[in-house]
Amino acid sequence: MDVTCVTLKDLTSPRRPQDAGHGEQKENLCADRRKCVPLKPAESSMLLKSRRTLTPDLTHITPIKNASPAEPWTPTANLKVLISAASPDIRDREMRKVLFRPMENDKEKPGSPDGSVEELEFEAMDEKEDEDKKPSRKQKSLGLLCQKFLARYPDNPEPQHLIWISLDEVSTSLGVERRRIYDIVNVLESLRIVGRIAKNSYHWYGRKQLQATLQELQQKGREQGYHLQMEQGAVPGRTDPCREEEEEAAEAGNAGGNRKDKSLRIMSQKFVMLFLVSKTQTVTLDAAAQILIEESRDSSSHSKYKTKVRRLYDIANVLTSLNLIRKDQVREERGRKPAFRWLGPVEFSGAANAQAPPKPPQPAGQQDTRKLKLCRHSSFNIAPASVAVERQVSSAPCSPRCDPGGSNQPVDYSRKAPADVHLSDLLPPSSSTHQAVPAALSYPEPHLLPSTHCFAYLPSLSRPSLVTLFRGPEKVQQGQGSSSLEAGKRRRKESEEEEEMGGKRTGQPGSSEAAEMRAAAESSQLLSGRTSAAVCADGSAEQPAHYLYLPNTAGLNSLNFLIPAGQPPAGVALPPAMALPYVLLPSAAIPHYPLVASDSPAHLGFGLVPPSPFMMGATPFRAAGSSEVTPTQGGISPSQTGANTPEPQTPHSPKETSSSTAFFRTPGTLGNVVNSRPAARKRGSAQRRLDVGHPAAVSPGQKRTNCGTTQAEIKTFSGLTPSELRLSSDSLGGCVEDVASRRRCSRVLRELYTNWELVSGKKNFKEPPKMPNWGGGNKCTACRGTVYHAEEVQCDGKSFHKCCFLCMVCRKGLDSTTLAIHDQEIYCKSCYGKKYGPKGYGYGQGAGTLNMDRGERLGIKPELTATHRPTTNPNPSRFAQKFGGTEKCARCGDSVYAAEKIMGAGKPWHKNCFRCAKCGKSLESTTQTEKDGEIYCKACYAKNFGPKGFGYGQGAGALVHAQ
DNA sequence: TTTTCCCGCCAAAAA
DNA sequence: TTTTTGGCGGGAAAA
Repeated sequence: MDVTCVTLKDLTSPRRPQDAGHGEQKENLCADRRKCVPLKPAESSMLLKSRRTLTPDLTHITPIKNASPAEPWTPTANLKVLISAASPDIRDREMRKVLFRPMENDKEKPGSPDGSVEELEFEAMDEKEDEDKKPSRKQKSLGLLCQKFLARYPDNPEPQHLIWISLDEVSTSLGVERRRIYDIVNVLESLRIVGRIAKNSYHWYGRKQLQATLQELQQKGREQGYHLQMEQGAVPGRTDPCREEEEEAAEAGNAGGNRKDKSLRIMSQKFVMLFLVSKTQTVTLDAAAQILIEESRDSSSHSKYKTKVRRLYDIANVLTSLNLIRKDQVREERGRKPAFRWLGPVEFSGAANAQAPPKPPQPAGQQDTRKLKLCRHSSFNIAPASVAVERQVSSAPCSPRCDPGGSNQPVDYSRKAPADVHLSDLLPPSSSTHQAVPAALSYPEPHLLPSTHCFAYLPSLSRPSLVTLFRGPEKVQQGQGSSSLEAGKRRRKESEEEEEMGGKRTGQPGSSEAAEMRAAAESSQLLSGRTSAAVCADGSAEQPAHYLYLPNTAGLNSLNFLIPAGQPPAGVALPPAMALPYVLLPSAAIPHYPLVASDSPAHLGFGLVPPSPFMMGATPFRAAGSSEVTPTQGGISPSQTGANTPEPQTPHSPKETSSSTAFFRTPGTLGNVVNSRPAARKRGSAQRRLDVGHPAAVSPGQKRTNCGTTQAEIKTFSGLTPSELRLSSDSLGGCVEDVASRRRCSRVLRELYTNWELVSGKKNFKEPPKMPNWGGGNKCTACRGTVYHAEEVQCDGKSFHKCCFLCMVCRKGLDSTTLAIHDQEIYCKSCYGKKYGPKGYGYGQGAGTLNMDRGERLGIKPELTATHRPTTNPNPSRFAQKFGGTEKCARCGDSVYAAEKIMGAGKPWHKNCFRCAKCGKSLESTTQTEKDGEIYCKACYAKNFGPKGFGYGQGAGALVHAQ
């Protein structure tokens, strides 16, 4: 007989010991007394005290899976009784356990064997009590959880008020596993209600982009032919050869095990598409499963079908919470079929425009990009049989670009460029190229001015980094041949799309004329600004619209040129087959291997200065001929990047050394770079996200717009439109062979995006100076040493060495995403939150803590500090009421949501409203004092309400008294 | 019996 | 190597 040794700890601890062992992986935050995470003693006792009150957080309780049968009267049971006798609490619990279990297990046995009145009463009471405590499936459902999640945030947050979501915090506060949160955010992300910014971090965008997203999805759904499939219905096992081919392709894709092919995001978008293109706006799960999952319902794939249907239910739950769909049923000859009916908007003509806020959430380029990205995924290619084969291999890293030919079908460029196409095949061999292109023509006299460039710091990289983004002079291309024409068409199309999307937001319907006018204006502006800027000698070549220089300090192995292959008539006129959206070229390669137009061996060079004068970091970036070369730690000397020295830069770390060979190849190996088979490589989720189209990772301009800046500002800053900055880590990935390098590239680009936000003034980095002080001179605030530009991080008007830019508490390296400032001291968000953050809900760490100081740091006088502008969440749901939706801010009187709530003087406040009533200074829980329901800083309190007299006016004495 | 979907394992991806 | 992410399917509650 098995005898389980039960200790007192076992009985008092809510979690069984065997759970604790393997429970490390589990994130279950349930509060069930029979199975939950280990709690600290204090928490445990609190839980016991409060378990009668069913808080929302406690509703997600994991039930016991295998409830052990009622224990026999064993010595163990005897011991339990003895123990319980010692503790009323334990006794109570054990009593219930003993009494409840038989009742639960013997449901079929009516009545109790004893039948004593007291016991029956107790059982009835206990049953009721247990019903209260044991949540039903509904209470634990993903839909309910999603509603709780949604209730935390306003539907339409203010554009400049970015709401940061920490998955950790959410899962903790909602009391659920993180796994459940992933399901929710994945679906929300697919609709751009949230956007991922980093690991464990999302931004809340709310529904402001929902309309536009749905419109795009509708459009894409039609392009994919979903409406046709919806009309004809998904006939199980139909024998359409095309369909078979597609299924084979899908099978192949699934067999390949690429996660993205099965992503919940993708499926969610496709599911929504079906609703949007359906005439009845009702989609049965069966049809959806067959259309979307591309699995026929035969016996072999039945289990897969079941799995996919489960996923559809997951998605449907979230969509239901969003009030986008509702459960419905469709009657068919074989009976009822589960279905869902669309409740959201369907007609978007003009609606999106009308609804679009005057200050769009995203610049046009983003919309454009997202639009493309929505269709990027191969599995959207369902209807057209012509692309079925492509789809089969579409899990390869691909670019979110549309077919240059203007086809509506999404095109996987990584597939369009055959895997065995070498760049070396597309380009003349090095020697011949070099000979074919006269150096003088290849490298026209540069006239670029520093002021026309824009800079972005990459402060979190291991070395001082500065990325220069600038646009080369454009020149209207005339008669460049077919490839150029085609490319021009492509570019025009992009412009149109960009304009179109921009028009949606600005309320000005996009038109090709407008796009062309704008393009012309841009062009003329550029030409006027840099009239003589590097143009090819014969003037026949148009320059690429922009270049992105990634210095070696950014972690690459040379000055790296990112050249948009999608700028076809430009100087780098790549053959159409060369479909990588960006070609990454080590700078050292340029002098030796200038890219030549495919249709003409003419010197179409880059039309920009040779890389050598464009030193990143502390070295000059002026036009050639400058002798101002200041050797710095981070800069690259001309000799290093010299036009005649194509050797790759020495990597600066062993890790980089190990991977540097696979970094962007040196000229001789460029072909290999392209030859690397991206299809064989799986893409990371972060990389995917850059493609999927969520707002956070698309482009810098978008972020800026989220911060409330305007398109004009973006242009002013960068000289580039967001679409021109359409960069994708996958673009890089297509050129980079090893995973580490790809990740590095992704990081660089993300850094770039992040810094765009920084320089927008929304964070505390100052915009880099137009004329950097290359020779150094600033003093590091931390070590007082001279800071050279290449190693400088500017923060709050002060300079730091990159290596000195550390949290004052934990000494962790800081970057744009982790920085928090307090009284000229810099902290990571975590330490800042711990040290200064208000102790209210949602505080402690994270971006929220930054908000508290923003007004002062930006120089806003307290009196002028705008109080919190009410969020416009019309969500009247019970959940909103239950979870904070109806709490009113004591300052502004508007709803306070959980994510922005802070308690003071017994009232809820918006974080932004939590300010001294007298001086307007932002308060923290430790610095606020209250009087008559109002909150004051200690100084004002002492001044106004404190005792008068010696030692009291202000200062410590006053503080003590006030407290 | 079917529908619904919670739950958590575990592998991939990211850090 | 550790942590995060998320695909997946078992299996049980609910209909």
